[in-house]
Amino acid sequence: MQRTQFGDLVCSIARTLDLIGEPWSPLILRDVMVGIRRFDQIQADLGISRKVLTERLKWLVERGVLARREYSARPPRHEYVLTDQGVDLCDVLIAMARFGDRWLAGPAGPPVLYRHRPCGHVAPADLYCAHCDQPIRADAIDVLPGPGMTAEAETRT
Amino acid sequence: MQRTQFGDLVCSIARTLDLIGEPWSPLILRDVMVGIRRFDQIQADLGISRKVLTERLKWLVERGVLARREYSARPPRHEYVLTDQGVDLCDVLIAMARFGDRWLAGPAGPPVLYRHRPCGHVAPADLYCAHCDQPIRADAIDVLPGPGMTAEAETRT
DNA sequence: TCGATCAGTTCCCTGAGGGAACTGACTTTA
DNA sequence: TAAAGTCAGTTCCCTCAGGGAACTGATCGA
Repeated sequence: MQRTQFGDLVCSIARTLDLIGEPWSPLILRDVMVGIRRFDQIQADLGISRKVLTERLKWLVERGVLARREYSARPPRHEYVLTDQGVDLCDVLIAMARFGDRWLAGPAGPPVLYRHRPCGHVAPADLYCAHCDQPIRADAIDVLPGPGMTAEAETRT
Repeated sequence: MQRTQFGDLVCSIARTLDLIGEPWSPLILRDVMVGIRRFDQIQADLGISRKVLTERLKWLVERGVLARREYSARPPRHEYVLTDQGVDLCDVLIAMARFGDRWLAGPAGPPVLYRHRPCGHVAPADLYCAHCDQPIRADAIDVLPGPGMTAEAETRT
């Protein structure tokens, strides 16, 4: 398919998509997040082709999102766990779940509930401005060029 | 490529991916969010093939994420704007930008800054638990079956 | 009248994803 | 100790989605 690479776009969203932009990675990450950590478990849960799963896992480990950890030496068995970067990346998944719960769930309600362990409550995770502590809406955000935008890219967005 | 459809998975993340899972949609949404709203503008900004852009825009309009609005009757010209659902979906993009800023930006810093218009400050958007107002980390979340999970799906995640 | 702009549409080609069978190291059961 | 099972991939072929580039058609400005 010769997919265009986004990594060189001067945009943090594009760079994140370069990491988990193809459709299976977020679901693999979700599985690891909820405790499905072994190759065959993930494969069975998602119905993903084994070939693609192999490639995705290797990619996510290379990029530092997941780590391959041995949980049994004999027989040699491995599982995949989230790195610190991977945990942070799950914020994106939580935002997706929030959106899906709100807009795409049927009348029966959300299929999965996420409970915040420290407070023990099932509650949505909302985006808040780290400065004023108010909820953030995308249409109340202005976009400015940042320090990482190089001169040649400044002619673009 | 006969990509697997995720929409019938009992999972809000999968359903959201069904909507914007292929790699271009989030970038198209990003462009619309920051004010790049016309076909040729988006095409030039992203370097996306015109054919794929046509398909994606049609899909996003059908699904209620974008709306096609006439901004000039003669000549007939249209632009794409976010619906309420689209604005909500941008939360996912903001989470992606947050992650990219934190982990994938070079030493120069983030390429784009997002300013919260109500308070006027450039600050990261963080996820907070709507119940206890504390920051949320993915490894401090427990997953429970929700009301929308049907019995036959309960054997899975 | 000529060119430019906008918003697509059509064509062919390439290569990523799906499906299913195969491998190989190790363990458990009979 | 032979047979079957488990885990974690690897290899094969085939199909179809995405890329690239040219084309269309309506309108406008000079």
